[in-house]
Order: sequence, then C-alpha cells, then structure tokens
Amino acid sequence: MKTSDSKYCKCLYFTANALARKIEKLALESWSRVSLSPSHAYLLMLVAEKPGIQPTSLSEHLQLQPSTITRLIEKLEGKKLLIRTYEGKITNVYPTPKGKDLLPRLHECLHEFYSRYSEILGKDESARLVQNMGKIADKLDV
Amino acid sequence: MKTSDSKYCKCLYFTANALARKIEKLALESWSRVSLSPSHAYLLMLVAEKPGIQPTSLSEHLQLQPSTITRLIEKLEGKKLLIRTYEGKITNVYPTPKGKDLLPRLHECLHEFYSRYSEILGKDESARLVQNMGKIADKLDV
DNA sequence: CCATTATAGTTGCATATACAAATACCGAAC
DNA sequence: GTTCGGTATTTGTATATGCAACTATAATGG
Repeated sequence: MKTSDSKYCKCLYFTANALARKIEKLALESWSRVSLSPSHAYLLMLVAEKPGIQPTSLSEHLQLQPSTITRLIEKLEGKKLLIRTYEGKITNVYPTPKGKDLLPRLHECLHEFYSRYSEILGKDESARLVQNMGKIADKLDV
Repeated sequence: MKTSDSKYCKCLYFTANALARKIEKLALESWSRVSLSPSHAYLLMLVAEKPGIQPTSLSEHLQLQPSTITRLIEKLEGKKLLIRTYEGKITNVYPTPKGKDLLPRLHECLHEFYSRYSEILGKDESARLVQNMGKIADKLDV
C-alpha cells in the first residue's frame, strides 16, 4: 500500500515517520559498506572535520540528545575510530588515524546516498524537499 | 541550533529524521492524555473503524512491519482496549467495549494534534507538506 | 493425495533513541 | 574560601522499531 493511500495519510505524524523510515532504509544501505549506521557515519564525519569537537556541539549539529551522542561515541570508540579526552568537565572528541583513513569511504557513501535519492526523486525536487522540511523543522522548535 | 543551520542540513536523511522527531514529540504530547503513544492510538482508531481487521492490513495502513504490529497489538490487548481472535492462520482484531469507549477521546487528541501543528505551520503549508511528503514516500517504494 | 511453496503471524534479538537522574566540574556571590 | 546554581557529560532505564528465523496454516501442482 502506498503511503498516500493510507487512511491516515493526511496526518503529519504518520507521513513524516513513514518518510523518515524509508529514507533511513536507503541511508542504511548506502553506509552498509563501512558497517556504520548513518548516525554514526555523520558523527564521525563531523568529528573528522572539527577534531576536538565537544559532545554538546555534536548534539546541536545532529539534533540528537546528549545521551544519544554519548552512546554513538562509545560505539565508535569501541571500533577505534575516535577517542575522547577529558579536561575537567569538558570532553573533546578526536578521530583516530583509523577514523581518518575511513573518511574518503564515508564521503563515497554520502555521495552514493545523494545520488540514489536524487535519481529517484529528481535533483530539484529532492533539494526543494530538504529545504522545505528544514524550514518546517525550524518552525516546530519551541 | 536550528535544523537548517546544521552542517549536514542539506542531507535528506538528517532533515527527515529531525523533522520526524519533532513531530513525534508534538504527537506524544497530544496523546499523552490517553496514555497512548501515537502509534498505538492510530492502530486503535483503525481497529475501531474496521473491526476484525487483520494484522497484515494494519501493517499496510500504518506502514509498519508485521512484527511491530504484533507488539503494538499485544500492548493494547494488555490494556484491554482490543482483542484478537484466531481462525486458522488468520487473526482478527476487534476493539473491546473499553476500546470503543475511548474513541471519542482519541479523536479529540487527533484534533488537538492537527490544531497544534496547523497553528504553528499554517493550515495550507502543513497540508502541502503532508501531501508532498506522502508523494515522496511513494516514490521511494521499491 | 502428497509435496512443495506461499502466506499470516509471532518470537528472539538487536538497534537507535529519549528522558530522568546522577556525576563531575566550574564560576559567582556572599 | 565555601556554598550554590549552572553546565557538560554519562548512566540507568524504557520505548519503538526492524530483521531474521520460526510456526502454523493454506494453496497449488504433479
């Protein structure tokens, strides 16, 4: 059954979640080559780009709760892709050499993901959609 | 930080998830009065509307995996809001009297939810968004 | 009529995420 | 300088969800 055929398709909750899950699936496939979930991959890319970035900052960029960031970091630390250093109350997150080495492949995955959804949706339509959803998400901020 | 300020805000994965989480939050609040998550509430409303509906059908309407439907049903059964009957390999789901009694309040919650997001986003904009997201979700079906 | 295949549903297990509470540190005010 | 409110992070716990494997039933082809 198509999303738009559903009895409750006119409901924002329903539609937004169905869409997010489908996109998640696409993303999971794109990053499966590096054995990382999209969230982990994005976090790692952010850390590689801003070595020493703090969890709070990551939390803001990724719009995930601090506790979720901790869990993501723990897993990546377990895979030796990044490390934490602790100075007083603040924590800095750095990529390990192994993490840095993975970067090109992460960007390939990102590119593949972009390509896949652009192909399905069209470049313009997907760009519009992203922009539109971002705008809406901002409005929903309290 | 706003969703649209994020480094990866141009990424569909990221945007779709952030949006879905924010909407989820709004929905959770709207249905908190009946102590049900939005998913449970939608499932119950569907069952009340089509008594005897089968899990497979629910799975299609809600765009959730059959196993997830089983879990949702189990919980609602535990709350005595619906019951299952088994005939051979097929299962039928019916609302209990208690489940039926709850319907008006569920619809109130639904209405409240609509009102809240319409107020924030504007009636037209939210309607457009829902339609647009639904269309996109359909395209992403394999 | 049996063997195979397909369908409906459930169960076991894993994951991502959130919230609330706890911890640890910092800074400011008295 | 000590207490106290605020900030950064982690931990404990709960939830929704998915996938894969499993069971049970139905249907179909020989």
